[in-house]
Amino acid sequence: MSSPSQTEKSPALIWLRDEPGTRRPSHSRAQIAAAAVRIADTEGFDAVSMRRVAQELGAGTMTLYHYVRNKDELVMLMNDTVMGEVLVPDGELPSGWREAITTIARRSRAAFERHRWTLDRVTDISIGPNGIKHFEQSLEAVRDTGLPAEKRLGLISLVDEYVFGYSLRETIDFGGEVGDEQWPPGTLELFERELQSGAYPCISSLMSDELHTDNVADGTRRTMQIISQPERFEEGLHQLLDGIEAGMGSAPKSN
Amino acid sequence: MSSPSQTEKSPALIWLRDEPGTRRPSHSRAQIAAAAVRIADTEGFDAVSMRRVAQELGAGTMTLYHYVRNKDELVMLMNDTVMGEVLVPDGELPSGWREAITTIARRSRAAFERHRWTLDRVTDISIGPNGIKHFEQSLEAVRDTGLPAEKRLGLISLVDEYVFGYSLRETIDFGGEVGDEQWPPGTLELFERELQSGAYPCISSLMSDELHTDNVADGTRRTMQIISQPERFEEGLHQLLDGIEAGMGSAPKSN
DNA sequence: CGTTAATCTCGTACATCGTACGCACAAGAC
DNA sequence: GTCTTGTGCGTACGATGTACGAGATTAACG
Repeated sequence: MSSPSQTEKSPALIWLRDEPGTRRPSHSRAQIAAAAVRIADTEGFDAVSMRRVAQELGAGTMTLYHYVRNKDELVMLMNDTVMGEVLVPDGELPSGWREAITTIARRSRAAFERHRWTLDRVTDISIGPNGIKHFEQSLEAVRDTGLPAEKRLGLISLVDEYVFGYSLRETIDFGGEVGDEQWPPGTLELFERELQSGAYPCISSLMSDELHTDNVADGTRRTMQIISQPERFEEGLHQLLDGIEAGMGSAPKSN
Repeated sequence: MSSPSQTEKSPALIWLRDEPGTRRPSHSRAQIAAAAVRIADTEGFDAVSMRRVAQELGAGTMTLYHYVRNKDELVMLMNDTVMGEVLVPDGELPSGWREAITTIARRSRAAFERHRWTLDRVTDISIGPNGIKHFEQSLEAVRDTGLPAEKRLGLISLVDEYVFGYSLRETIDFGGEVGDEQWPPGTLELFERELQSGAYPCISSLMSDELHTDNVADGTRRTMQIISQPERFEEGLHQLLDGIEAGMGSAPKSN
């Protein structure tokens, strides 16, 4: 009677199951997710263990498993919570497609910046309710482009990919006045040693001729600073959208 | 005499230390890295444990710690190995900057595709010898653009970010004929349920009006397929480079 | 050759993690 | 009251990263 993978009773995906509520549950999914997000924000993603989250909630460890099947589902809750912050509030989505897409891209980047841990476990991402709403908003943003469905989907995916990639690199940020704050200690020395071998003419010329420094460490730092300049996000997005727009005017290729 | 963080003896960064070799080491960093990469490729990144790698080498677990300080260093070796595959062989870098950058981008994407696990632990990325060579090649690619240093660095970073973002999304690929092979099981049902609420006019209209399907599952699958079309990589790269090129012709803004 | 000291190997042990199992309690239905 | 079952959680187990230190091997030197 009961198949090993029962498809009707108690679905595998958490969003398809009701959260506990018939009796009088002490916690809600939202509370649990919020607690986990709080820990990840302040102590890093690795600090998010079932024990730590339970402790944060003042509950026993195994209690969590009444709300969540396993840790992956907890992470799903966390990710969807962040996705909720990406959503543009009702009525605030600009009408022009460029402005609309830009607004969404900025919000995405801001959310990733607030919760850098999102990009830690990026491979096993799932789509939850807020993810679907995000998709809806993205489609809304490009509705009036006049492009066929495939082109519109390609457009929003392309921008998503850029924002993702940019945010990811930003996470590995060497920003500000750091030396090797984010990089593993010794990275500067590695550069120094390698460059002295003379095998890197372009890097060497960049540093000595253009950045005007004979100190490799300073040159490396300066290079990292340039790459990490936050205004590069807007510039890159602008260039990307320019390229997209240029391709829109031309007749759609017929194959 | 010995400061707690000794800077001269035994540097913290693995690339600054000689690998064992004075006596007669049974293994080399290259061998160890190759073994770990092999495991990650075939069994997934999570299967790469110190015990498993040691077993693959026919060595005791703790033997690895003679070649590597901790697992992070092992992962550094793995990542730099992949970076080695990204490097364009001598003399094969095209002369035009667009072609050169495109070549590098394609190789990067191909390497990420061969070793999807690279994107799993993307946050704690470090730069090794091959990473520096990659940087050199990127600079070489844009050498003759005539752009100032900052613009050139921005250019190669921008393309890197796109490739990274694209590859990342590709990892979460729903490609081919899958239903919910990559997505957590039940994702299709979630879409189905959510869309029936009528709260997603753009998604609904996309599926019924443009993809001509009243079956939500089919529409979702079709949408995923469109997004996952591999030729989107080249298209997106092309559009991005178009946007960059358009910005190059104009006089550099003076502020 | 034998002695020595550094290099290389690795077994044991421990803290920490995710979570299977199953009992205890208590809320609602009757 | 009694029964059912939703809810809470203690215990226990296997897996992981790695600290510690003891053994084995080799090169160098007398």
